[in-house]
Amino acid sequence: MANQSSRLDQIFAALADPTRRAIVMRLCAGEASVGELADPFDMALPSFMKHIHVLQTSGLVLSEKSGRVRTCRLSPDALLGAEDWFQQQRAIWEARLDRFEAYVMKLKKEKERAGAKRPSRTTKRKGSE
Amino acid sequence: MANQSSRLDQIFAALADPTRRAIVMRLCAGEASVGELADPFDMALPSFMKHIHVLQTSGLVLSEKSGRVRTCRLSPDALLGAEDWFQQQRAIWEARLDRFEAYVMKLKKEKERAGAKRPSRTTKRKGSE
DNA sequence: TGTATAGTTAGCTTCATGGCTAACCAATCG
DNA sequence: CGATTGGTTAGCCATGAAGCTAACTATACA
Repeated sequence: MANQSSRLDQIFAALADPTRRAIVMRLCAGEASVGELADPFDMALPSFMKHIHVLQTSGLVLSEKSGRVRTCRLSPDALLGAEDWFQQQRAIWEARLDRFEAYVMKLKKEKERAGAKRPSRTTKRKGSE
Repeated sequence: MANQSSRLDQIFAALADPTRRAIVMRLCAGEASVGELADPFDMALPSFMKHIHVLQTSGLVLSEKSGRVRTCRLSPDALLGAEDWFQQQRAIWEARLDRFEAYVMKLKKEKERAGAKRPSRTTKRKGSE
């Protein structure tokens, strides 16, 4: 009951593993059984199953057992959710860039008005924008 | 020296932690010193520094020390790199959907031609499409 | 019915992660 | 100079992740 990890935590953690990313990529191309999924990996089945389980609890993958075969498929919603996060960050980032550009323009104008005064000895910049 | 983890591994692992996502979000709005970044978090500085370090080695964050202040800023390239991964997956996914739709259309036509024959006992689908 | 197949459970190791304290530079400031 | 501030290094601890083997369940096939 102490485990308070958000959906995004789980999704990114799931995708941080190359095996699991490969599974997701494979599932993007269509559903598959656990055995089919495990085949290309040089790994004991129980270890592989753990990856499947991580993907499931993250919500990225759904599965259903029929007979003795468990078929896995991708849940596109979860994937889109994570993609959204990036797009939100990018939106903020780009807004900042716009503001920064505006700031540079302002600087430029001020410079035009003031001309070059001191011999610029600042190779590094400390400015907080 | 045995640690062979790809850039994407590191980026997703970095983003799997809510503290680090918060740092990235904050940096999206502009660069900041370590102290400024650490301020909202109830965490000892060395612990916080570890997060900064993880973000740096993942390539998401760059920093530069001037005087006794270290200023951090976002590396948008890394963020875009991760976003790309999602878009690639989505492209594959959507291509599959298109193929699936085509497949359903084909099924429909076949059904039209054949009518309902056997009492369909296949609730499950096994097809590798 | 008996055997092979497909997953699953249990339990163990090892190493990485995330947190802490304490002590330590190195710039600033009074 | 001496104290403060901002960051860093070192080292400890608890937890969780990623792998394994061995043994088990349950379906499918002959």
